[in-house]
Amino acid sequence: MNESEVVELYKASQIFKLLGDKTRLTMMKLLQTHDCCVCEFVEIFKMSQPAISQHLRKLRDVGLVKEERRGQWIFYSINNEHEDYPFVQSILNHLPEQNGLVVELEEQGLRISCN
Amino acid sequence: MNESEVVELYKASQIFKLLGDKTRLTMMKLLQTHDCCVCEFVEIFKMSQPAISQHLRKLRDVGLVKEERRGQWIFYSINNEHEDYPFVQSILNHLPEQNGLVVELEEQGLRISCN
DNA sequence: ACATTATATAATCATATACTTATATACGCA
DNA sequence: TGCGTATATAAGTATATGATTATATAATGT
Repeated sequence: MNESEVVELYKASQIFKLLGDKTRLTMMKLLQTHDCCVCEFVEIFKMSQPAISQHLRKLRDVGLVKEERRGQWIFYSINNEHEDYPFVQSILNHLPEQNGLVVELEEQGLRISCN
Repeated sequence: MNESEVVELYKASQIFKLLGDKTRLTMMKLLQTHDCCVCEFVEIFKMSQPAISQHLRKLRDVGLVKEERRGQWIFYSINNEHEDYPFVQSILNHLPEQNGLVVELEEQGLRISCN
């Protein structure tokens, strides 16, 4: 156990509360390998845009993810400066890849890319 | 990453939902090192007996803990036969020891021991 | 400037959650 | 057998959560 990955118990429970929702947990796993914008998540999860925004806000409020505007889109990514980033990564590493969801998007031509 | 510790995503989110409560998370951490009975948890958490029982039931319903009657008491312990036991352990290992809570109990003479 | 697209936020609502109180069950002991 | 202790469960309640609908804000392209 790397000392930097020891997490105060209450903070851990707050993180687990966030990850205790299948949608948010899948978002985090996806963000591990792909930055995504809101409209991509809307497609992937077949959920309304406000529902997606609200999940992202919860993740952002505790600093697990960060946002960055790119043109018309706002892309979300893992915040690797979060104090418990190593802990969260070590958890996500136990979960199976969800890249199939992104591949589907690409096949539908719905993947957003901008530079 | 040990293959045996890869956990299906929905199941992981269900486990996190359970661990997303400070009381239950602390229970799990304590059980990592000490079997405990309900009345000990009542003392440790300063919560009502039904509240404690209900938290333990949730943990037991998904098989994270098991119970065993010892005389008048029912002791709870980690269920090391749970399919995701290695995953849960690896998570708990990131949390600081909570043994101080048990030591306090012992100092008050409230620790139950029976054989 | 205006229409379109992407996103956030506010208000609302149904359901889930975590507690309380009241009660039932099970064991140990006189 | 009856009493005290330990625990579980049921019912009720307040709050939290996750969705929806409606609306506001911001960027793009004409």
